[in-house]
Amino acid sequence: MNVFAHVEAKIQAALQAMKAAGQLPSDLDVSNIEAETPRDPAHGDLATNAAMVLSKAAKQKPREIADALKIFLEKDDEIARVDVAGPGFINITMTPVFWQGLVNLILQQGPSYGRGTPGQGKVNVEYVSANPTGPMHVGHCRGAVFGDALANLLAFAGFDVTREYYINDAGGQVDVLARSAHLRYREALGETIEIPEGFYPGEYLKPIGQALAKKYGNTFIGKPEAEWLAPIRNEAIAAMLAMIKEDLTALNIRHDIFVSEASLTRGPVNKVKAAIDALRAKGLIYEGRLEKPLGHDDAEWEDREQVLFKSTQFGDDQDRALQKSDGSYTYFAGDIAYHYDKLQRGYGDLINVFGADHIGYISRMLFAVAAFTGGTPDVKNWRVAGGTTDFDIRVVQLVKLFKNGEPFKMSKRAGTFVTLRDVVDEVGRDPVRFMMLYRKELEPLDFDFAKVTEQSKDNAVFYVQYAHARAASVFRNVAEQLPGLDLSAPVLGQAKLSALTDPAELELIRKMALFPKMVAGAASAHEPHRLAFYLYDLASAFHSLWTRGNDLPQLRFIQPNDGDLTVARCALVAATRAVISSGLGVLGVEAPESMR
RNA sequence: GCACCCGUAGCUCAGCUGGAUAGAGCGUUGGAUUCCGAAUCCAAAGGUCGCAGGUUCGAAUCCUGCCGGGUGCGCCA
Repeated sequence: MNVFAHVEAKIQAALQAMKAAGQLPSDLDVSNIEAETPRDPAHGDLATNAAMVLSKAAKQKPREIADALKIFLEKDDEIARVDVAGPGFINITMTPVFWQGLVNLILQQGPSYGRGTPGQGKVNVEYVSANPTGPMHVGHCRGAVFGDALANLLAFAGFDVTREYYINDAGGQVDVLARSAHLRYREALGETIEIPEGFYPGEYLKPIGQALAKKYGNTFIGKPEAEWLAPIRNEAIAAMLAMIKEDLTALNIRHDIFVSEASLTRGPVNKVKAAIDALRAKGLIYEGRLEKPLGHDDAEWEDREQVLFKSTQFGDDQDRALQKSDGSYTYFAGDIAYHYDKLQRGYGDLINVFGADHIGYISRMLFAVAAFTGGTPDVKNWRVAGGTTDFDIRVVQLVKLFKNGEPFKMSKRAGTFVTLRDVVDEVGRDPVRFMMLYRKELEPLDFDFAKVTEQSKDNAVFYVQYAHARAASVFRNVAEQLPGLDLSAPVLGQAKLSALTDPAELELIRKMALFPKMVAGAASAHEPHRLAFYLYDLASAFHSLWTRGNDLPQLRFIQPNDGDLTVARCALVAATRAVISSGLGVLGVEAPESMR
């Protein structure tokens, strides 16, 4: 149950009663009222803005509506008190019985608590999409974790999620990869090789070279490039992709679908051509010349007639080229076709996770998608809405590496960059995942190797995991101190929850009540970081309650002389544990039984 | 030059899609352990939400214009 939706329903019922009584116009639109937590807990458990929102349309003063609404709400058994405050806020205090009952509900629902009802729609999340030219480096890490957590979150919220990876295997980069692999192949066959400028120098290509040597012998030695480029490219891309998948596995990330850029122009239909034709039918394609771009080398600019996408029609500063001078398609043309293909697969939402280096590319992508869906591109929020499919581009900012507060330089020369694998091996999967999410994705992130493994509250991952481990330890201690006490699920389900009366206990329950609303909000905003912050907050409420037991022994969870009270408190601990565990699960972070 | 992002406590950042007296961690100061994990907790000090207008019952949040910092600009991918 979502407490907020539950109370909103009560408010709606009260408003209907007011309409029936003639206190409000019968045709008044009451759909956009909301229940939320007041900033100051002293104001009550929930507050609604109903009176202020309706005031104008109802042509009544907010406080008059509030006072009338109060009378109806007070009749509800679950509501203890209703106060009208300020400009017309209605503060609602629920009965202790209501909050205590929530513990039971969380225990009943277990891992399902907070989960959205299925059938919210089909969503496609495209993330990572790193070029298959080498292992993943640390820069890819954040987008990978973000995309994966977002996909988890949407699935938890009730969407049918497809996780997708777009393989950029068509451009010049993969040719460079093939040539680099060819050098390593010659090296494996005994030649001494210097890797020239402009090739991929990384050591990771050596095993590829050896595998090629083993498979092809000297078939490709001394032959023109045209003979070996394609086969070696295919082998190298497959090997790179396998390597990337392994890297992703180290972060517990998997994709449902891999779509190859090169495949778009192969096969029975040329999908790029089809997409361009579809745009042409809409009058958005023409042959023309482009202005020379500002801020670029004049010498390389070649003025010529070319195939252009009329993105200026949507507000772009220039139209965009779709074909290169050699006749092949631009990256943008391929991407248009790829999105055209995704749109035809019938998703309600399309989400792309981009790195910060692609910010300049966003608007034209929005325009292309808008051209197909008929929606309105929103260049400020990077969305297209109102068409057949909604489209949202999320951008993850750069990660700056630190070690004990000192910037950690990575050298791109000689291919010795910091790989994703290095980072995961050094600090572990959980800290990487949690810390990448413990920041709004559009905010640059400082990642300190030393700090994320520190065992203190300075380190958010540890703090949250510790709360879960502490909760688990309560149950171990009960087994020791009260060996006969049964804490099985049916017993916890029958717990006398009326014993949970301490303000800190009720505060913890209220925090847990927030979980379903938080999940729904984070999912619809496509912002998994909210969940990370929520879990920190929940952990804090639990640690706080725990320490109160240090000061006041009667508040400890385990009461050796009172089995009923112990069972009730353990029910609360079990509920906390369940919420933390399922929240961490969505983030893809483990919920440990103990911290070692 | 143009576009986009960011600007909230000394530092690092939240702020739930417009709500009440703007929050957290670190740091500073003071306090709590014979006791379920003190690996933690409690409290205090600390703010013209970059600046100036506008929209309305109500703005850190939306609009406009400035200021400061960052990133991007291609027939690359």
